Amino acid sequence: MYLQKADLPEIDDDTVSSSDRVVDAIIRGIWSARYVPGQKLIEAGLTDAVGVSRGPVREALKRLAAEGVITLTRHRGAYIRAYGRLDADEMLEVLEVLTCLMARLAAEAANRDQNAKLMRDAYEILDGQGNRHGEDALFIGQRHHFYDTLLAIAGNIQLARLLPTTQIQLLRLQIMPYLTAQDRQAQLDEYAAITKAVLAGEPKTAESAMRRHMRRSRERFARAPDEAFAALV
Amino acid sequence: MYLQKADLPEIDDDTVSSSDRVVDAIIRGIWSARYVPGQKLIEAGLTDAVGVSRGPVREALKRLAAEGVITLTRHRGAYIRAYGRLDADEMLEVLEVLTCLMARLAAEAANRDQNAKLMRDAYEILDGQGNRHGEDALFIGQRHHFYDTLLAIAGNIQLARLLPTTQIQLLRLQIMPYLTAQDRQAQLDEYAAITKAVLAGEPKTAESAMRRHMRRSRERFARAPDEAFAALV
DNA sequence: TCCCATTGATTGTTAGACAATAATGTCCTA
DNA sequence: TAGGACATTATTGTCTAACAATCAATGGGA
Repeated sequence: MYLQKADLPEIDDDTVSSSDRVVDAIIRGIWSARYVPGQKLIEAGLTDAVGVSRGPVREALKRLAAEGVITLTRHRGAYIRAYGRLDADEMLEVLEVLTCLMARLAAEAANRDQNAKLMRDAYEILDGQGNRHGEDALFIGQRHHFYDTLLAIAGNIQLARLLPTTQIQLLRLQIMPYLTAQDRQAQLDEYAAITKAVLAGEPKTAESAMRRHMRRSRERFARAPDEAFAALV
Repeated sequence: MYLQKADLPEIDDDTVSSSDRVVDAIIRGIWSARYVPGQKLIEAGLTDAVGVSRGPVREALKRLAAEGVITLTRHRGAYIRAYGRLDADEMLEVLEVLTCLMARLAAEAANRDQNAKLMRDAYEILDGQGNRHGEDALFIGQRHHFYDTLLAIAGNIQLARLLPTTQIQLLRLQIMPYLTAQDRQAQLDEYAAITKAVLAGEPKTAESAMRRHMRRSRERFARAPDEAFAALV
């Protein structure tokens, strides 16, 4: 059984700064669905939870805000980022080109080293879990692993830096409750197509499979009800 | 005469936090070429320069590190980011897909409102300045305005958030001194092609003009000598 | 010349304090 | 009872001062 990001870390207390530990705690909270979009983060609560003083906490919040994971408003505090309809659609438009690049690069490198095996493993875990309903948190963790594997195979470090994986996670979380069983099955089929093309070492096919996946995702977002999105924005 | 980013701000002291002012000071330092890639930033120096305490300075550094503008190493401090050869190439590979999206969206929206005029103005300023040698800082400021205009016309806020314009600036700065007169002229021609396609409202053409520009840029980077890049990385 | 210890500079973190602002609750009035 | 003005509280933004941990540089000593 694959370990969820939420369970993993156990970071070296010595080689990691206090603010890193705060960042980690928040990210882990998101992955474990303990934090949901729109939720407020209070400095005092974080100092207690992580056991550090306000300095590192505030540094961590600034960093997460820069990464787009939380929104900071002066004198009003930090909130887990919640996307409006337009935000989400624009985000997916940008993510499309980035993930297509990822798929293309991954397909180009799929035959090197252990890459094929990594890819197969990541997909099988995702597929095995995807059919069971209810375990949203687990499914999301495994999808993340699938993406991480693609990124690792693609081998472009700067792409890994720029691709906002946690923001993707937050986006997905927002419409997760409104997906039908068909939607879920369609997603799995799309992942299967991407996997197949990457394993076949066909960059063009992988790219268009990914593009189709992202386009379909946009349609699924468009069909989601208003409750799924933040007001105003 | 177009105002450079370096000269602009004059931010409201009341509506902006102290750490924002620090961020601004550093960004402005980069745009005005007072800071160069690899240069060290010392907390004490920033507290003096901006007139705030260490707290906001450290928050600003964390934020800039998250944006990829500086590199932070534990106990070793903050440095203006310097790209190695591989870093730069990978970065350009990612930037290619993002800027191509930008060009495509801009071309789709070029006929709305004042967009055509904005685009023409931005290009003319760039073209008028580009031929004079020597004024690197000025040229770079105007290229930035060109990109900003494209982004504004494209109208995708999330793309504007994700496109790392200051990082692009730092990249360009590194090879600027090693470009030949032909290189510069070629760049200007490429910008002209992009502008023309955007103004014509031809998304496909704009995208491929941008792609050609980024590919050529990668070649120019590849030809730059080792001194242009950070060692090791 | 090379290695190593001491010194100085810089960073990482804490604690406590206070002003500024936003959120909340209370009371009074219409 | 609803609404608005006010006071109260919670939270954020910032500063100062302090200290440990670590790195960089200096200067011997072998």
